[in-house]
Amino acid sequence: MTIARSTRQSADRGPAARSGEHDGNRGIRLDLRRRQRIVFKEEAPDQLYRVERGCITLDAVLPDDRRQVLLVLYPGDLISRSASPPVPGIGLTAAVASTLTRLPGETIDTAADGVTEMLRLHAAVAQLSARSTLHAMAIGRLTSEERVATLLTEIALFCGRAIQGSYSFEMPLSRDDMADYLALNPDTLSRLMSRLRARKLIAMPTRNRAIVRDLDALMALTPLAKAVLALRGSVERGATAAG
Amino acid sequence: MTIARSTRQSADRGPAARSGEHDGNRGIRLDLRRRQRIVFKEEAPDQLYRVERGCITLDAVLPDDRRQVLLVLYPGDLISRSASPPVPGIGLTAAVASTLTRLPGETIDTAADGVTEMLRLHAAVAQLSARSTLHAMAIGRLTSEERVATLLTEIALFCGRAIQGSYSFEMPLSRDDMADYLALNPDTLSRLMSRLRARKLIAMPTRNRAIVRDLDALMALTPLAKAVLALRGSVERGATAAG
DNA sequence: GCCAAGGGTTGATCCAGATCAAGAAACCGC
DNA sequence: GCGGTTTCTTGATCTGGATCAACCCTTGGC
Repeated sequence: MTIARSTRQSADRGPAARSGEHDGNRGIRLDLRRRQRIVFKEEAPDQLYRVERGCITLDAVLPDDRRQVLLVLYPGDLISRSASPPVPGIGLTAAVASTLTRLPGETIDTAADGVTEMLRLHAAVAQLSARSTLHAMAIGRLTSEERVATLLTEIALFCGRAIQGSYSFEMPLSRDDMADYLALNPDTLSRLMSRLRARKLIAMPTRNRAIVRDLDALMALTPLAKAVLALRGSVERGATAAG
Repeated sequence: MTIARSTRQSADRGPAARSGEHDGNRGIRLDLRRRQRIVFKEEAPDQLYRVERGCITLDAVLPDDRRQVLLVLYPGDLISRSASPPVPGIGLTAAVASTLTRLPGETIDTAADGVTEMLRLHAAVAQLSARSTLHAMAIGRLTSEERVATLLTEIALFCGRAIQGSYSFEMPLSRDDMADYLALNPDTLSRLMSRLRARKLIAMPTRNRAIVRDLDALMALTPLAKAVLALRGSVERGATAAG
């Protein structure tokens, strides 16, 4: 709901942040602070970005401030402007402090320097398309509770660490981010989270840390759980074998 | 809402239908009757399809019959299982009688036989991803009237023929298809269409023919009109210059 | 430790769109 | 043309989630 403020990228960065630096010929590294944005401009060349660390949302804001998070991107994901809808103000927002690599080459056409590389690229874009349509399914046809369960399943599987049956993770998205992703309003979402907490399916020891206590029960709440799991699997395969 | 019945593909086809025939080395031609489905099966190899004629929906049905049309595909579009979410029962449905080409090669990896071809493929998948996320934006954040206006704009631009200011076209989608695409219920959609008719923005001389009388007014109803127009433009460019 | 600001929660009320139900057109095979 | 079927329309009613508003909790600056 709130428009992400577009903070300048400069000034007092910590010593670890070396944004904008060339990393050999493997692209330019960009360190983003929380809420920092990269806006896709129509006239700019079509750049390809890879998420290295953190969590990035692809989002757009309508003239009247209605915001929709279109995709949540995790480390390893590739995104470009050409794979995003041409709406004004569309771009990437760091949900938490994150690192991106802007891949070399003026345009996508020259970014991939071999057939193998290109296949990997194709697979990544195809997977993103799959996630996007799954997301459309979720916001189009799931009840609010089912949507929340789907997102929590996704985050647990993409960001979580299994510890004795539970999945513990840093919650990368704020309540508003989650609401904007699920096309719910933050108040409704808060109620739903409270309900899941009351039912002991999840716990939140601090504001940014979440534990999924019973992943099976959570997954039983949404008809899309299996699909999320399968997509997660294909990411892992993609990371090793480019397919 | 209604489950598309999966009619067998055989028996009394018209003389023009020569489905399954090899078309040189350019793939296998598939003629689909209205409502005929191609189900993406997990275990099958990842095939690439091109829409040649007609209109195809990518859709999935939840166990309790909630159906969501994830994408509407027009001639020239490319789609594969790997670019679709891995939900059971996902597949392609012919909204009207259509022709598909199943591109040669066991898997996508070998379908593209050159870098140029591959770029074209990449561009097509990227564009589909863009359309999908735009769709998520529409069903996530637009009111029902805005959604209808967006879809009508899209169909007018993708299927319509401009005749003295109006756009006339065969309506490829049934009311139920439209409703499933827009995540609305068919009754609500019918009311909205009646309202647009009453306002003279559109006219429907027969059930399957529609005329957009005032495209500008229609586009003024939705904040995504410009984006749809831009995507349409990129299709046209893609058709001639591969990217 | 205190204060301010940003997030998150929760209750009360409201409304857009869903659901239910009954017809009315359009289309199809004969 | 005619019956049967599918598709579409429209009215009456209902409800899930939005909206509004107040409050509370956490965090961070000093």
